[in-house]
Amino acid sequence: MNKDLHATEANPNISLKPRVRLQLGDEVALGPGKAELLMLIEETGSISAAARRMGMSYRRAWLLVETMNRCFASPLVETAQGGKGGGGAGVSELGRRVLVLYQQMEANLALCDEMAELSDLVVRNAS
Amino acid sequence: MNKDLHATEANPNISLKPRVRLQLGDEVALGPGKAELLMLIEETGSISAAARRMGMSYRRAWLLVETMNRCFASPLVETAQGGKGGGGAGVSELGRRVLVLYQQMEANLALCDEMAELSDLVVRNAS
DNA sequence: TAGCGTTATGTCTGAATGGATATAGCGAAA
DNA sequence: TTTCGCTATATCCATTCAGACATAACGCTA
Repeated sequence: MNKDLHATEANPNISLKPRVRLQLGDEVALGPGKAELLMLIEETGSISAAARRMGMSYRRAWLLVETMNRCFASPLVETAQGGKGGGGAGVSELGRRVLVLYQQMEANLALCDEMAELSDLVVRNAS
Repeated sequence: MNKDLHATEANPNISLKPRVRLQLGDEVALGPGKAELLMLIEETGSISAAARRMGMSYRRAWLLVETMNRCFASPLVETAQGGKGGGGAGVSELGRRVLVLYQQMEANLALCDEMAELSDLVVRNAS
């Protein structure tokens, strides 16, 4: 029924992946989902289009944006309502910088020595 | 009522902290909670004692252990039921190694250049 | 053999979460 | 001035998740 297999079935096609979340107090300032949303907002110029791409409700996307904006010194996403196309959204200078830093952290983590060793210690996989 | 303040209140005492989760397929093989539990199991020699220390139900702790064990090549936690003190649990050689690797990743991440810059970009804090 | 504390596991229920839906407000462009 | 699509936000509901509770099994010890 569900074609996504998981670790319990000893699927040889899955590998160990590190995920980073930036925690600020009791909320997540940035994580994998918010980062992807940020990328798609930059790409599409709209929160709702980005949400559609991710198969996510507009409400949820908007809440994620709201959290991100609240956590940083100034908004990562700038929005406009009304006007051409009904309005839209874009990623601020700060937003682009934050996204780059996050992606660098993710990339570095994925390539670090510890991950290499951990990948060998995990349930048998093909790699 | 709740003495834990959060980011929305611009509390100057909170700082940005990176959290790492190791994702294997659709489950989390290891994260901050499981790592702490692992430490406490090693320290106390029992799942239930570790759970009590973390203010967590035994059931939940046991489920976390079960997931960890299932994700790795061999169990990180070895258990015995019955016997002196009713039984107990300990961390395997593999478990100790995995824990060390995880803690190194966490430490490296917390000290990396990107985190330093991101901490400056976050909502105004005292540090 | 009875007792003890732990592991192991199922069931139930309240809370948190996310989705669906509805609606208001906005401002450029036609 | 009407239209359009998007932002902004509230309400309701289904699903998921975690905690509470219950209970069985186990094997050393007294």
